[in-house]
Amino acid sequence: MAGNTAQAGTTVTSRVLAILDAFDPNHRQLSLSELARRSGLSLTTTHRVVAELAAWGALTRQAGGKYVVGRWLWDLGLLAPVQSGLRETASPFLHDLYGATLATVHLAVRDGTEVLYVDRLAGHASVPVVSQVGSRLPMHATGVGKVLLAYAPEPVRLAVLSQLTRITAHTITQPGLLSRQLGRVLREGFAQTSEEMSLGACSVAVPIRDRTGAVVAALGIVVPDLRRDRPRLVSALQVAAQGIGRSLPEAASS
Amino acid sequence: MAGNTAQAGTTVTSRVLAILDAFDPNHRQLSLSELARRSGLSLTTTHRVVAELAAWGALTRQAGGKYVVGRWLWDLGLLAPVQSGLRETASPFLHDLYGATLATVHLAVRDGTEVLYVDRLAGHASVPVVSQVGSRLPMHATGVGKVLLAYAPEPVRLAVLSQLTRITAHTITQPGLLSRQLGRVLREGFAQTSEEMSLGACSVAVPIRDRTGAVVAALGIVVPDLRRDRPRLVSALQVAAQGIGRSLPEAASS
DNA sequence: GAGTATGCTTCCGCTGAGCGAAAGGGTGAG
DNA sequence: CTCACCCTTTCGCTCAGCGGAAGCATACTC
Repeated sequence: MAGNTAQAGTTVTSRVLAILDAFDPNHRQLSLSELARRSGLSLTTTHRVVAELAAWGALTRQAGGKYVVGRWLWDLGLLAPVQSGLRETASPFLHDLYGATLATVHLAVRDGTEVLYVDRLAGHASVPVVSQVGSRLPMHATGVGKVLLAYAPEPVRLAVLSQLTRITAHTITQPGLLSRQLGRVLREGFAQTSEEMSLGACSVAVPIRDRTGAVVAALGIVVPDLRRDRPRLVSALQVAAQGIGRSLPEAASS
Repeated sequence: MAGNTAQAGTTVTSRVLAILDAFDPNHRQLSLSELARRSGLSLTTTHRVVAELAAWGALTRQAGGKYVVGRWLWDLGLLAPVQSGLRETASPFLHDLYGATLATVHLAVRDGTEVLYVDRLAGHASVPVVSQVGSRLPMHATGVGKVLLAYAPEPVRLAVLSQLTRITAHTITQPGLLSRQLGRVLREGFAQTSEEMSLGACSVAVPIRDRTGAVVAALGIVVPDLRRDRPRLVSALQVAAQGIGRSLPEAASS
């Protein structure tokens, strides 16, 4: 999941973390022995630690005997300042935007060389998309990603440009082409994609700037088709982005 | 925060958890010595453990030297099945509801003798309210709380009725009166409050039932004034609640 | 400037929390 | 019945963890 220094390590703390690290979006519930295997610890050790975690509420044992991340950790996670200031501030604007367009609305930040989706709104009328809150996607195939990439520091941009993996037939994999697009993003103030991440989905996105003018996040919208009313969407996005930027608290801790 | 067995304990795991437990909504960032104090551990121990947690990304050290819950724990928390099925399913309906009313929309479940807010939508037009995602509020003073209380098991209801703390001048503190209201909730299928939690805010709420008919959550809406269009709101809520109930996955793990 | 307070980091020898092998128990398949 | 799998408990050895103490750094006072 994270940087996980892999090796079971010798400290108890690392064992505890290794056990928790065994959970990921594809493994939300694990049996004791699965936990032991995935964390690289002996069954005995796993058993002892897990029992204690469960007693504390960090893990919960389900009916079938499998363990899942418990409510205590859920609470704890919500305390993380992962853009909580940004999310709180942006929330009403996102809803306004959703109300006006009924499309899927995304709020994202850059996390290394990927896009981290901080919030997402989707109604019934919206195009189905892959992103979820907390998920990370490649930058070069998403609207918000292109915006964040265009404003990212040089090294990041180079790193991403050298790793343009294909996702759909429309994904841009030529560094030169993408680079030119990023230039246009900077000039025009918005980015767009057409079925580059998933077929049948296009997106537009704009940057969100704090009071110092620095780009701190991106605001995007996903629709089935762009040709019809891109200007309208871009305007709506820009208004919302301005509003969010203006309401942003002074110094947001990363 | 949680059941926290308080005593610093003798196992390393408990020390790790004690340190993490030092964080709560009112203490989102703590210095090393604050962590030591709040967890009841020696500064040395705290230092060692915290360093390791930070290395793993479970905690993050901010500019000022204070520690906050890190992104790793945020990710982990999102994996908790805390109504994640419910939340996912309900999300589009909540947005539909928000779009139709532009009021604050709440999705809540019962957590012991309190209401746990699982999701919340609020736009600009909405009344400011105290609730946040993840926050817990007393049951007797909120719309969703009254619904959940009305359908709660006998012991829970009795426990709550014996502890009716006053919050505003309009909070209901007489067990008999509340009890009669709960009866009406069962008969009429919705609950309401008038400035019982915060002045200037009224709410209506309805139960969400799974396919077996069991009440698994409550859906509520907060508005400045009820008199005008309560019937309309109740209808909208009921439609959404029905929809959510029908779309609910088979067996949601608590 | 010295003096004091507060917070963070490093060092080091003692010791008990943690370790895993092994054995025991429960369940379900063949 | 055996076999396979998973979970739980026991028990002696030992090394990870412990905290006192001392070393730094910053900041505020007199």
